[in-house]
Amino acid sequence: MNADTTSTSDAKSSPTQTVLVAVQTPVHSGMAQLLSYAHPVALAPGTLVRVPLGAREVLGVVWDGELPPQQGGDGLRPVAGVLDGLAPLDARWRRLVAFAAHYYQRSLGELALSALPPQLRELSAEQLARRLRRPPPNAAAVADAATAAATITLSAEQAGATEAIASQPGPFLLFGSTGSGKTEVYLHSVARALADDPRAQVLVMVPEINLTPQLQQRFAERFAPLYGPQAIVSLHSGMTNPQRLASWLAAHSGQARIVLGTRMAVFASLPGLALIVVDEEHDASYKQQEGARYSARDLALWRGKNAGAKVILGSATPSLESWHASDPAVGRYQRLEMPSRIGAGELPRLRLVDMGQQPRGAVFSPPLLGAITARVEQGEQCLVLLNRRGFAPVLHCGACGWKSDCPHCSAHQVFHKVDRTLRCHHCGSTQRVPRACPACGNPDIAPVGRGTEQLEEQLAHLLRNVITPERRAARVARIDADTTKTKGALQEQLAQVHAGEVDVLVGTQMVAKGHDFRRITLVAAVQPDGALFSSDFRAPERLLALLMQAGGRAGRDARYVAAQQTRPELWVQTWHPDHPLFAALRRHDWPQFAAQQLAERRQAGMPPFAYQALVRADARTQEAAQGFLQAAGDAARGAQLPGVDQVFLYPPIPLAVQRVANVERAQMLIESASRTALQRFLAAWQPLLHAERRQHKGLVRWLVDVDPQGI
DNA sequence: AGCACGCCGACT
DNA sequence: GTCGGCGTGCTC
Repeated sequence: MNADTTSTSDAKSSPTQTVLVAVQTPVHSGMAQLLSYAHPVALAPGTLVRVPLGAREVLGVVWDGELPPQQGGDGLRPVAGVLDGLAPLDARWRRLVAFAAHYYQRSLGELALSALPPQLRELSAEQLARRLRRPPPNAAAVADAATAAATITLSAEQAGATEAIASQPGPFLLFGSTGSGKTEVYLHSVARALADDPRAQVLVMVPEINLTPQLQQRFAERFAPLYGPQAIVSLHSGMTNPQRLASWLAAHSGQARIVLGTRMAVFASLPGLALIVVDEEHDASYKQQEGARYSARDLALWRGKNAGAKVILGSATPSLESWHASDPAVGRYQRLEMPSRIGAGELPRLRLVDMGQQPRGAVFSPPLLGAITARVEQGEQCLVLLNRRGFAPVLHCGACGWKSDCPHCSAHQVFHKVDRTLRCHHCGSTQRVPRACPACGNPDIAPVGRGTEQLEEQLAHLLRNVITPERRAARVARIDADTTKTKGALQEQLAQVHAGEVDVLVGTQMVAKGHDFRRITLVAAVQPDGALFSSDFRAPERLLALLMQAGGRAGRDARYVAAQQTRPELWVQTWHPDHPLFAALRRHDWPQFAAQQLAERRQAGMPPFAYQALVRADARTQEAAQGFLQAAGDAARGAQLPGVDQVFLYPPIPLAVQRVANVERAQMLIESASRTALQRFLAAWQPLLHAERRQHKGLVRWLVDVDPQGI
């Protein structure tokens, strides 16, 4: 069982013990500390308990630590119930939670409780006992043992990487181009970790829920024949509460050897953790964007180090943070390179279309349209990317200048033609498309700009006379958040693409990530320019990563490419063909691009050479929001907080989308060359922010975002 | 954040 | 007379 079942020694000598319990106390309650309760015997840290809190009874985790100076004498309320039967959460898990709470400026209880499956909160000790007696449900997909028996031969690069991972401590940055076979390296490293120790467990994370079924299948094929189907579980927010509880219990009990999941899985209880894989480590989805704003990738590194588990970060376009850390001159991570594309064709050739040289107003330039037509006529598939849902981002009245502004946000309502609605993508407010201009009555209101819906419609029209080799009309389909709202819709639509029923697929970046499209040989980004001149300093990095990843969707199947005697292509339509980003894209040269970006960042004192935090305030008015931030900043300077001389507080500014759902939003950037100084400062600032809150009427809430994604 | 208590308007 | 509006205030 568990190693740290300590401190029960004086249980017999004293009639009641004081136990410290972490409960989900809200951030604004001003009672973020551990709470004390009375119990006849001492309880091991990590034990789950039910305790009274005000009028309700909540779930808590027994914690270790110094007892606070006795508050209120013997007036402690008793623990209401102990969820025994469940092994206490081990010290490593508690340290991870405590670190995350401290680093991301949240209460311990909030982090501890949000790291547990929600259903655990509702269960009484008896219900839990019943749940534990029930045999675990068998995994639905039982793999075919025959497929696993086939031994996979690694390429020299894969073998080298696998060997390095096995023999060295890490952490590792596996830098392998799309199609270089990173997954096979993961599988081999997992196999070795599991074979080495019968209690070993591994955690494999992917950025999006959409990618878990594919991963689950791959791992089940390989490992279910060895360890049984119940040894592989998933953990992500798309699961039902009972499913999540079952997976969590399997991980906690050690029965699950492999846990696959999204960012939340980084908090799974894994007593035998030996290896963590973070696939597509550069992906922004690893950063939680509400509640405790943690980076699952960064926590994975911390957890690995703390638990003595190896960590593999994998990417074809690593984050500049990880790239820098794996620079041999820095040497914090070990960089493993796999430049060759195996089992896949050559990398796609870049075709840049200078939109300045094309007929004005056309979404699809004639050369791109010609290329798509040719591919479809040869029976090959195309993928067209546009990062904007709906038909058009705004409706406009030419007569009076009216625009379809959202009444609650400083944003336009997007025109969705399929259901004739105007929808705000920020607050969700929806209304029917007006027949005429609501301001002046002009019946001639027109969509401006384009979204995926419009692309799909236009392409279907443009390709209406194109015939495939099977002598049927070309078919265009669209995949985006609107077409995949219902459960299983994405898998169904992907299956249609795989079955060859679709010739051209239009979609947002959700289709650019990770999916294996065997017959796609042309990928096109029709309008990527927005990110070239964005105010966000990470925008170029993200755009190049997206384009390289998207390009990687083309020609993934070498045999297909060879049989077709074709050459995969990545098309990019741009008004700025001379932008250096495209030169890097043409050469598939991430290292050179990263070096240039890092030089700029170093020069400008930006991450990873500086550390940042953002304080955001939401209020009824912009003045109230900024006023709060200004006052909090002044208070910090006035109080001479520790670390304040090493941090720089920028002036408050409104967010890019200033108002959402009638709430005005402002933020203040905090920057420091020292992570420790920033941490010390933020921790000391917390009580001042709490105090300041009461002074500001109209303030809705404030929050701190450490290591923010975008500014 | 919940969830109480608490003190004033329109319904069975 | 009570049901219920959401304004303050507390939760070991």
